[in-house]
Amino acid sequence: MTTPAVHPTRSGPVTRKDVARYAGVSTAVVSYVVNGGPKKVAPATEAKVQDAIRILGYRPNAAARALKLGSSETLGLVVPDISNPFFALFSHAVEDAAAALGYALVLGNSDGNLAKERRNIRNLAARQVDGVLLASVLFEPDLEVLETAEIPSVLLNQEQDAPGFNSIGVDLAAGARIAVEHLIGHGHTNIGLAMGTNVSGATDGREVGWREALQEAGLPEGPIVYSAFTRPGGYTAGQRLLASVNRPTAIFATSDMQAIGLLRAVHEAGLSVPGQMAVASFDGSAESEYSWPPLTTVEQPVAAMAEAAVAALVGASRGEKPRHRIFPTTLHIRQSCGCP
Amino acid sequence: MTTPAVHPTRSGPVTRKDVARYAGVSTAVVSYVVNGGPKKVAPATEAKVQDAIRILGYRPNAAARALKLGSSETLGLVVPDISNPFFALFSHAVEDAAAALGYALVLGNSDGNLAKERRNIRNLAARQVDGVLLASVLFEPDLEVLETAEIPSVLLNQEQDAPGFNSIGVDLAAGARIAVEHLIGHGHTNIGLAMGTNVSGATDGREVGWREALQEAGLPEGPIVYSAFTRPGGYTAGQRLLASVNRPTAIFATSDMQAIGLLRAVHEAGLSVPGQMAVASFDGSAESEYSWPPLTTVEQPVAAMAEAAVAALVGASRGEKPRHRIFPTTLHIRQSCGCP
DNA sequence: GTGAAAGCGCTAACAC
DNA sequence: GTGTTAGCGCTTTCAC
Repeated sequence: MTTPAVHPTRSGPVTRKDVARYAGVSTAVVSYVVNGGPKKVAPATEAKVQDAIRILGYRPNAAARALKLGSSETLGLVVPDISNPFFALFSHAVEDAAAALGYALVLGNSDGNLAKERRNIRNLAARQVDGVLLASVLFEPDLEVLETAEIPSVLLNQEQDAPGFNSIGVDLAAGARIAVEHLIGHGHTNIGLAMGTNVSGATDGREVGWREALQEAGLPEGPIVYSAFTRPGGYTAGQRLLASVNRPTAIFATSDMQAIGLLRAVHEAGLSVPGQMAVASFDGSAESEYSWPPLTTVEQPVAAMAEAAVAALVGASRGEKPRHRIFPTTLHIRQSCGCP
Repeated sequence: MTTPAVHPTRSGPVTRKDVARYAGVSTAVVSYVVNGGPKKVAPATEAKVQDAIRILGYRPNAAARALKLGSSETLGLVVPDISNPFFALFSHAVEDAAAALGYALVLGNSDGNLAKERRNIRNLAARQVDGVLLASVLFEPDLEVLETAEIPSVLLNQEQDAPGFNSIGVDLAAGARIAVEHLIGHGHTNIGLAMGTNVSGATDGREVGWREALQEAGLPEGPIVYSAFTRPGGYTAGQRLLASVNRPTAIFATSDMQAIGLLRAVHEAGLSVPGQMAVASFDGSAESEYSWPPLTTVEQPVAAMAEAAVAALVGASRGEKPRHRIFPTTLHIRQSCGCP
C-alpha cells in the first residue's frame, strides 16, 4: 500500500515544469533527477524533486523524450500470425528480452500477406521504433522495404545469411536429422515427410536433413507431402501420407502444428501412435507436450534466439555490425516416436 | 515495382523542412498535404509536395506528431501471457481492430504477476498510449493503477461491471450452461467440473452455470477439481477427477487448455473419449479443433470483443461514457461430447 | 550544484 | 492557397 497520489488541482497532465515549480528548482534539475544524470544533484535537492514527482503524480512524456533523443525505446515485431503458437512463444520471449532492456514492443501481424508485411514495416519506421524484428512471410524476405526504411532490423527464422542484415535462425537440417535418426533408431525403414511450404521455392533445411539422415542410414526416401505449416495443413498431409502406396511407418512433420493435425488424421484412420505410426516433429511448442500421444519434437531455443535478436538490434544502434546467427536445436523425446 | 527511393545526400533523417525546401513551399503546406488538411492545397502544389516526399523518402516523425497532438495513436495491451492461445488469438484480433483505426499496438505480458501488470500499465501510460486493454491476472483488477494513470482503459475478460471503467466479457454462466446441458442431453448424470482458479476468491460464472444446468435437470453435482487454467492444470485435474470416488462419465473443463491436459490424463488412464469419458470445454481456440478427439467447446466471440474493446478506447478519447458489455457465446459441437 | 535556453519535428492558428 | 510562427515536453550545453 503506497500513499495514494494527490492529483494537482490544475488541469492537464503534469509536466516537468510543474514539478520544477513545486520543488523550487529548474527544469534541468528535474531532468537530472529523473534520468540520473548527466549532472549530479545534491541529495537534499533530489529529495525535494522526488517528493514533488510523487505528490504531483508526474510521469515523463515519452513522446517528448523520443523526439528529443531520436529514439522511442521501442522495438517492432512483425510476424505472420501471433496466434500461431510458435510466434506467440517467440513474441513472449522477445517482449521479455526487450523489456529487460527498457524497450517496449509494438506488434504487427502480416497474416501471410506480403503487402501487409510491408505496410507494417513502414508503419513501424514512421513510429520511430529503434529496430524491427521481422519473421517474414517470405522465405527470402523482401529486403528493400527494410533498406529504404533505414532502420536496424533482424530477420527471424532465417537460415541463410542476408549480407548487410542481422539474421537469426536455427540449424533446420541438423534438427531434422536428429529427429529422423531417432526414428531410424526405432527401426523404421520407411519414413515419410510432412513438409511445410514456403512462398519461395528454395528447399527448406528440414527437407535436406530428412534426406540426409535417410541416405546416411542407407534407407530409401519415404513419401513426401507438401502442405501448409498449420494444423489443417498437417491434417491433409496425414491423410495423403496414409493413402500413399507405400505407406510409411513413421513420419517427420516440419512443425508441431502440422504434427498435431497429422495426429488427428492418423487417429481418424484408426491407427495407433506410435504403434502403427510413429511421429516426430519440429518446434518444441507447449502444445506438443499435451497432444496424444505427447510429441517427440525438435526444440528451438526460442528464448536465446529472442535475446540475441533484441541484442543485435540494440547493438546496431551502437554501430555494431550485422551478423548471422544460427542456433542449435535439441531433441525432446516423448512418446510419439515409440519411446516409452 | 516502384521507383527506388533516392536518398538525399545530406545526412540525418529527412524532415518536413527538407521536403518544403525541395518542393519550394512552406512547411505548413507539407503538413496540409501529409494530413489531408486542415487547409486545402492547390493540386499542382500538392503534386510537387508528393514528388518531393517520394524523392526524398520522407517519413513523418511520429514522436513529434505525438508530442504536438498529445496522442501517440497507439494502444497498449496487457495480458497475463501471450503464449496462452486464447490471449494470442485475442491479441491478433485486437491488433486487427486497432490497425483498422490507425492505431499501433504495444504488447505487455504480466506473467500472472500483479507487480509486473502494474509496471506494464505505468510503462504504457508513460509512453502516452491512448488507451490500454487489460486482461488482468486478478479476477477483480487493481483499478487504482489505472485510475492514477488517468488513461482510457478497457477491462477484458471481465464478467462484472466495474463502475467508471469500460469492461468487456462473455456470459460465462450462460456459456457453461449450454455446454453442460449438451452433456446432459447425451444422457450423462454424473458430470464433473475441472474449474480453473482465479487469484481472487469470487465464484467464476462457469461454476455457476455448471451448477445451474445440473440443478435444472434435477441432477446431483458431480465432483469439482480446482486447478490452473492451463494444460498442466487440466492434466492434474483430470487425474484427480478420474480418481474420485464417484468418477464422472463426463467433464466440463473451463478452458480449452485445461481440456487438452485433461484429455491426456484420460488417454493415459486408457479410457476412451467420448465413450467412457465425455468432455466439453470453454474458449473455442484453434487448438480445440485438432485435439483427439476434437473438442466440443463454448466459443467466445473474440473478434467482436476485440473490436468493441478498441472502439470503447477510441470512443473514450472522444468523451464517450465507460460501459460494460457482455457478449454471448456459442456452442461449437465436435466429437468429445459424444456427437458423431 | 543549479539554471537559462535552444531546439528535436510537427500542427494549426493566424496573417497575408 | 500559402506562409510564419508559437509551442507541445523534454534533454543538454553552456554559463554561473
